[in-house]
Amino acid sequence: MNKQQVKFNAEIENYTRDWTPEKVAAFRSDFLSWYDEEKRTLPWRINQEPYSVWVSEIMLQQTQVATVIPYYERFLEWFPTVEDLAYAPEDKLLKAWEGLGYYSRVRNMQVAARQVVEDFGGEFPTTAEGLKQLKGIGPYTAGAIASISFKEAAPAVDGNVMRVFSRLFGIDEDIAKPSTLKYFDAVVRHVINPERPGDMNQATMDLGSSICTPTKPQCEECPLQSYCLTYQQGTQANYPVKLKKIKVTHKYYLALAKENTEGLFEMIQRPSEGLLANLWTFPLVEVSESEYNTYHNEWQTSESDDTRLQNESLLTKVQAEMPEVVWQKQPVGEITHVFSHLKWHVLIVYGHQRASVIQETNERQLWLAPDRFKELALPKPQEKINQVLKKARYLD
DNA sequence: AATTCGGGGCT
DNA sequence: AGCCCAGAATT
Repeated sequence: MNKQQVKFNAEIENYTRDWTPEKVAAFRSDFLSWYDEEKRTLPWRINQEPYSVWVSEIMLQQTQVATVIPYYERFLEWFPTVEDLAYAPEDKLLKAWEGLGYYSRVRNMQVAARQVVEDFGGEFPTTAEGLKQLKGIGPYTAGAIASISFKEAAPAVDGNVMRVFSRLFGIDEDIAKPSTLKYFDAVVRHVINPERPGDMNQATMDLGSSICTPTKPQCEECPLQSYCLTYQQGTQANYPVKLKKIKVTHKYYLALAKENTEGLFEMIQRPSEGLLANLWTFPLVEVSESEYNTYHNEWQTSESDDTRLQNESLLTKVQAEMPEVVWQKQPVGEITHVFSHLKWHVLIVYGHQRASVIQETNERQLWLAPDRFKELALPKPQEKINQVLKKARYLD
């Protein structure tokens, strides 16, 4: 055993020292009684089938309960069994996930569904270790499914659980660091109820969402008040400790709303890897920040001065690159969209194709009437662009 | 260990 | 305008 392990063991021992078997038993009893009384009725709590539990847990990654519910209901209608999911066409998968974000989740789910059908005889592995072999299932999701569906006393540590347990035990490790997970794993293992592990894990979720909230925790109503170290010290507001802060990069685009003589718009399917993989948008031309600002300023200036309607710089750019399109002289509008680590700024430019042009087409390109946009999986920024165009009556 | 993956809801 | 959320894969 090396130095770090000794230190780790000592810290866990320090956290759990006064958690005697009697205290652990009382904690379990109080916590589960509260859960039995107060638990939320959620669609994925109707049964403990691994397939539906799995679907809910993947959807709930980084996504809030209220957002997930309608997606969950529809997903189980479209893909009632793991076999249905395993061989569904990808456009249907993406449509089912449209607007949920983190689209690789649903692609990974299909990979995992095929693993279940082809490698595991149609049955999910029944342990956390086994479940982790499936694509998209990591430590958290494996623990959640194993505990809920198969009654394994496995921790399921997410941001919620780290918040609750950091306050309960005064764990002041930085939860932004991946290595911190092991502290919570060890402490949860010390108190989890082997008879109702799934309920223990879900009780922690419910407590974290209703009482032990990020700001202003409702400690006066908390069933675990008498067990909570930081409540007794009055320091619960300092937990959890999170140090790292994310930086946002800005990206600038022109979105080309290109309409042909038949009233169809050009749609492009994004690359199969990376951000918004395989979703559909208008053609996007990335421009530099300064270039974008030039177009933007010229647009705003001309709007306040209607004697000058030409946006010379923008017109020069797009007209030169795409002479087969008659570009409107000013942008129709602008949208912005914030992702977790970047922000898009998008100027929307409208143009109609000259009648004589022969349209080139390829695999990842479509010409589509506006009333059929809904057949494609569109990311949020494209939805916003559509709203702007609709409001300006370009999609009638 | 750090970065890359969406989007909504809250204060 | 930040911060948070029932995280995992990739580099």
